[in-house]
Amino acid sequence: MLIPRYCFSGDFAELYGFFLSRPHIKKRFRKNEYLWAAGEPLTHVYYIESGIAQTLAEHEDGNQKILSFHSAGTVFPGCHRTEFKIELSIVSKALSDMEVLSFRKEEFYTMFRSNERLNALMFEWYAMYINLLLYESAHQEYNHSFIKLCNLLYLFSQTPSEGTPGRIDLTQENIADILTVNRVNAARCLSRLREEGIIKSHRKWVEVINPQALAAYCSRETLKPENTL
Amino acid sequence: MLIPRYCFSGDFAELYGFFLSRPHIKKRFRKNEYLWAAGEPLTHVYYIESGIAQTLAEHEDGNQKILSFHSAGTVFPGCHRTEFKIELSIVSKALSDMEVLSFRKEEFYTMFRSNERLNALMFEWYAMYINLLLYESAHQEYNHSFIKLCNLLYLFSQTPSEGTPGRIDLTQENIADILTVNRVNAARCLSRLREEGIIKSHRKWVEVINPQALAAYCSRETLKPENTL
DNA sequence: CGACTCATTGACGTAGCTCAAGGTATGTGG
DNA sequence: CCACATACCTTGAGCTACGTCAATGAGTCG
Repeated sequence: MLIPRYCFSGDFAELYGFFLSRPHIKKRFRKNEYLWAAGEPLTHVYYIESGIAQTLAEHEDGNQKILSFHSAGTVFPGCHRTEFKIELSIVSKALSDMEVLSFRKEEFYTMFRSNERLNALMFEWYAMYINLLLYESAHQEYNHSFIKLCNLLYLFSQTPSEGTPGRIDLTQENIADILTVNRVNAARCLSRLREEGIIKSHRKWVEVINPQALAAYCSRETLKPENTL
Repeated sequence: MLIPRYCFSGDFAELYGFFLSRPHIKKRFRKNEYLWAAGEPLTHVYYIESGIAQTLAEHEDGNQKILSFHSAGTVFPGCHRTEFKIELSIVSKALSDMEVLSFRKEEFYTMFRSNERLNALMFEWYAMYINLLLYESAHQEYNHSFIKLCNLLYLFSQTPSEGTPGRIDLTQENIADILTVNRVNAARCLSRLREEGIIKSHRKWVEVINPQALAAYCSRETLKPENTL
C-alpha cells in the first residue's frame, strides 16, 4: 500500500545490463542543462546512470510547477506513442552533472514491446505517476497551504535518501513550485512550523526535527498505513 | 497532438470479441450503484458494454473531486499490480443503468500480459490519464476559476457526443466538483458567461451558443492546435 | 399540489497573492 | 582575509478571489 513519491530512483536498475546490451549512446549533461526543452519534439529516451534531474511544467503566465525528480536507475520520459499537447510545455533539467544512456525513441519502444520485464516495470511506473498526480489533483487541492506543506515535508522525509536523516534538500522556492503556492506564502507556513519547533530552516534545505508532530498535521491520505491508527 | 479528455469512450471497442472469448460474467449495475466503493479492495476489472460511470475521489473533509467519465467500449479501472493508498478513496458510480463484462483481476492481468494489442491500448490509456492529470495539476491549478470553467466547457464541447451539438450534460454541482471550486463560485462564473451571451444555462445542462467567444477565453494549453494561431 | 433538486443572488469573512523592504548565509575576486 | 555580489530567507501591509452562510426562485416528479 504505497503513498506518493516525488523522487524516483532505481526503479529500472535491474535492467541496467539489458540497457547496456542495446544500441545506445552515452551522454553527459552539465548541471542546469536541459534534457528536454520546451516545445522540443521528443526523440530520445534516457536511462539515468548518475546525477539527478527535475521535471517541471511551465504555465503561460510564467509560473512553473515542479512535477518530479529523477535519479540513478530510472528511465525518462517514457514510451507511449500518443502525442499530447501539454507535453510541449514540460521540461526536464539537470540539477547536477549527469550521465545517461540515450536511446532513440523508436528503438526504446521496440525494447519495451519485446522485453517483458521492461514492459511490466514501465507499466507500474506509469501507474505510480498516476498515483502521484491523483494525490495532487484530487487530494492536496483541497488542503490549505499549511497542510499541503506538512504533507510534502512528510512525503519527502519518507523518501529513503543518502545523507542526514530529516534533511530535505529543497529551497523555499522549490517547495512553493511543487505546491503551486506563492513563495512568500510557503515561507510563512515554514515559519509557523519553525515556531512550533517542528523544523529548522536552513539555506537551501529544511531539517525536520520533530517528525511525530509533523505527521500529526498531515492529512489521512498522506500517511503511511502503519502510521495511521 | 491531443488535448485532455474527461470522457472516455470506445478506446477498447476493437477488442470486444476478444473480451467475450475470455472467462467473464455479465453484470448489470443500476443507476447510482457503485461499481467500486470506497475502501473496497479491487477484485474485478470491467469492460463497459453500455451505460456511463463516473469516477471520483473523496476527500476526508467531505469534498469530492470528479476525475473522469467512462462509457461503452472502455475498460475500468486498469490492471497495474501495485496497490496505492489513494485508490482507497476513489469510487466509481453508475450514472445510468449499465451492462459490463466482469473479469477477475488476475485473469485480466494474464490477458493483458498475453494480448499484445490489449497491452498497447492499456498503455496508451494510462498515458492519456497522465495527460489529463498533468493538465489539471500543472496547468489548471494556476488559472482563476473563470478561466478554469471556460477551459472545461471548451474541452467538453470538443468531446464528440451524441445529441445536440453545444450541449454539455453537467449540473453546476458537477462542474464545481470537476474544477474543485465551490458550487456558488462556479454558478457565478456561469452567470458571467451567460451575461456575455456565450452560454445558456439549463437545468442539468449547459448550452454553448458562442463557441468562438468561449475559445477566446481559454488558456493556450487547452485549445486544439488548429485553433491556436 | 407538495416535495425535492437544482439554480440564482447577496452579504460578508479570510486564505493566499502582490508589492516591498530588509536580513543573513555563501561565493568570488582583490 | 576582507569587500562585495548574489542567492535565499524573513516579515509587513494591503488587496482580491474565493469560500461560507443564507434566502429565494424555478423546473421536475410522485
